Amino acid sequence: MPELPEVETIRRQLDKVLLQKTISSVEIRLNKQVKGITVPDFKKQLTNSKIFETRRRAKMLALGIKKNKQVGYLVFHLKMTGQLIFDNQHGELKGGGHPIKNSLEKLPNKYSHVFFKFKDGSRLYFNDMRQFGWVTLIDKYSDIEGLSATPLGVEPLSKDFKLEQFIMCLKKRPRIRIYQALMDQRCVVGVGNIYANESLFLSDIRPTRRIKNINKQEFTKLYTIIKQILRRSVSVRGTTIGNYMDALGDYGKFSKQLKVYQRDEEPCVNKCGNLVIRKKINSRSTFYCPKCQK
DNA sequence: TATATTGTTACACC
DNA sequence: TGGTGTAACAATAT
Repeated sequence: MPELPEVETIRRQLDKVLLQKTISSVEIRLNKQVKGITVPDFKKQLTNSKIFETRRRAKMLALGIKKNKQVGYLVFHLKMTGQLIFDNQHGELKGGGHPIKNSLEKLPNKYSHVFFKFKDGSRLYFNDMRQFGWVTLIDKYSDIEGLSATPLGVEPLSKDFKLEQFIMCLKKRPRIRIYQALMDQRCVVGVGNIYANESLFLSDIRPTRRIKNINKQEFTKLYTIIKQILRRSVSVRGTTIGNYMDALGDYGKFSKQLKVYQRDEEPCVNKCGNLVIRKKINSRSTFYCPKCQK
């Protein structure tokens, strides 16, 4: 499931290969993955446009395109199982996302619902097994905010992520659980199930704790750890869950550093003698050590 | 066959 | 009424 570190990793990889490329054609095999614009308009506006930058906002990835001085942004959300794979047609693949067994053996494959062909023969595939992801086209970058139903909070790796503001934002909803607050993108973006669970473990806070029962010291620890864990994960190209596939070693190594995520029934890594518990909050799986996390 | 998964929405409840 | 929680939905691999 791509969260901030995974999307940022893909962005960095694509940035190295997509800049200055011109789209020669777009193939859509499943119309519904293109949202907010008709398929003919989508194709028409993209054909002969040139990519000039890559950006990330929360878990969305944007490619800046230009055609006759007209600017636009091609925006992707990979949701659970989306992939963005660059194929230079010389056996080199870049990008990635959720691993699908054997999905790189042949491209396009049955999950390649949208893909872009460039003038130089290379291609960018948007694959999505579950088809929950989407791609759209917006006129100006600021419109990216409107693509999310809930107002998007601060980027945790930017200078705008400030402790006081973070606490104030959380305290607006004192009765909800901290896990839910981290997940819903209002106070901080980019944190999903993996990093919510991991950062709460490292902060010694149970996912089930209500905001109103968390003190300043704990908020401070959590704030520091969120930044730390996301940075660390980006530096090792994120987390891969499930089948390891290493086309070119492009998959995340953070998986090896996971301390509670998907470790239910295993002993707590702090050697406290307890087993990690799995519990659902708002129908999402959380994992925690009942002894270490208060 | 049941389950897992995310973001969103619909709706029940106090 | 608003804040909160729960369930359903999209689709498909395991």
